[in-house]
Amino acid sequence: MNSRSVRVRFAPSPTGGLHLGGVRTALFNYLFAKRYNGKMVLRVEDTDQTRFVPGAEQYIVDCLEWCGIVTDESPLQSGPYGPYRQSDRKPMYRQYAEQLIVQGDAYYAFDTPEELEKMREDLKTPENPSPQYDITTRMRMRNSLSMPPGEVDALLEAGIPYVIRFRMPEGETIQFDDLIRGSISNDTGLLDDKVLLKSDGMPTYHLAVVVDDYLMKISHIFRGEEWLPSAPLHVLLWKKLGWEQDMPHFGHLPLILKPDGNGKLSKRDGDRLGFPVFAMDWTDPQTGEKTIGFKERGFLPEAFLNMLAFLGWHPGTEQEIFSLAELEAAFSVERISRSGAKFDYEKAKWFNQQHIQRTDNAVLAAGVLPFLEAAGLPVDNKDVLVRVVSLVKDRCHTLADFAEQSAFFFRAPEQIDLDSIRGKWTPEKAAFYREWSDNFNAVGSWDHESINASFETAVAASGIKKGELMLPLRIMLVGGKFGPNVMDIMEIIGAAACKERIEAALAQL
RNA sequence: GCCGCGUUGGUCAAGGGGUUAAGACGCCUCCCUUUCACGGAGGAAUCACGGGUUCGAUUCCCGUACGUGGUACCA
Repeated sequence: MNSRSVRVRFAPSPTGGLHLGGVRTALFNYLFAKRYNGKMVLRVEDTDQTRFVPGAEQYIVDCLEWCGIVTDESPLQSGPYGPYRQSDRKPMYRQYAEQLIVQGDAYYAFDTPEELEKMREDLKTPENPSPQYDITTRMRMRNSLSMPPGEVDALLEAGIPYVIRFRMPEGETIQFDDLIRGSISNDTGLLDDKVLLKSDGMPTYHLAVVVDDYLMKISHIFRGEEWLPSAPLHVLLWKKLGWEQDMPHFGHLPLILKPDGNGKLSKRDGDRLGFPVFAMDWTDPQTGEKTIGFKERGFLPEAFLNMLAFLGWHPGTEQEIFSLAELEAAFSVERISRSGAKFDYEKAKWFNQQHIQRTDNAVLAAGVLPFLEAAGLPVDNKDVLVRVVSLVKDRCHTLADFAEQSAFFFRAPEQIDLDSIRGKWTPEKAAFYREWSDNFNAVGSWDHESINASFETAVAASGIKKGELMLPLRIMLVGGKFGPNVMDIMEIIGAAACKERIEAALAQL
């Protein structure tokens, strides 16, 4: 690792919802920058104009903000190396492609999409199902390597569309040291002549990523393993462009796989298995299709990040629950693993549950409120909400769980599990509840202690076992066999509501 | 097909030439709780296979298998 200052980037393509794998890539870059006092830049890779999706860029920014991943430079916070959107940098790329042509490391190619398809079709064999545009085929194609110079000039002058392709050398071995995987080497004879500049004048990812990383002085590149096969091309580009001494260190992150079967985790898997894949809700502007996000499912940002950090990284200690600040302090590239990890939604919920338990009740209440409102629960008192949150948080894995777990605090249960009461029901019990609730006004200050004392006294007088009376009481108040301490519930919902619910239940028994 | 990368319980994983091969999620049992959870205590469950190297391989090397990524004018 050289001594220049650390600059990393997260370079998503704004084509839709932000996948959790993307967030993890952003997180690892961010953590690395924090660890080495570096800068984190967000660069939008929108070189494919056919895949432009309105709103996707802002959505990415919003997701990072929700997560708590802070960028130092981005399209919205310009810095010394802007612009930070590749479409805005379009004029910057061509000169480098042309430099390569002059050097003999790239060439013009005039083949139409149809011609390319025909070549691939014609050359396809069982042994070689995907023929490449490479050293073995380029001389039979229409390019400045295969055609006489005069003809090339004529086409150029006539304004015939063309692309610029990299001229992959033969017989070389490209080797580089990956921060995560160690030495990686490839034989150039097997690599193809990738398009560098498209016919619309836009660079492809390959050209843009190298030019931008150079111009933006990026020192370390952490990206998904799907980029490993094209890393040799990038290394070659750094060399041919004369920037080898400034080449960043590469670190290819393991893939996040689907929980069942095999393959990269996709949005489809989430839809199919019922869990979110995107960081936040995403609505496709074309189809109007909405995809749920972790945020809206009730995840705490730090829990989300904590869970993501453990998908491919391990601190080497027993500690599993980390705040963002703790991750920043503990993160180390050496502990990133090489193998892909299957995403486990159950474990994700466990991380969330652990963070919920550690979150201050008032803070939690603020986060929970939107979920209760969405469930139509009338919450009119913040203090009561904080109290309720403290009582039910134990059993919540997501913020959304609070709605179900605390609904009875805010309104009478719609369904009462009468069957669980009827089994041992007696007229004596009915009389007990009727009499006790009629005397609620004698309880005095309506709090846990007083209510309990009143209950104990009444139970003793009735001669019925306490256990026989506690469960039905709970069911009458909350609707079922769940929830926190009954006396706490009674205190919060108030004497009047308790009496009403008991009477309503009695009427049905 | 070819090329790259990978392979410790169902999942995430620690470890690393000699260990009873950590821990967590999930699952099961029990305890706690006059409910449900939380929590606690236990339990079942793992080094892909074949060759080497070695006194000794889960660990090192080589193969094989399997998985996965790439093989686009997508990123």
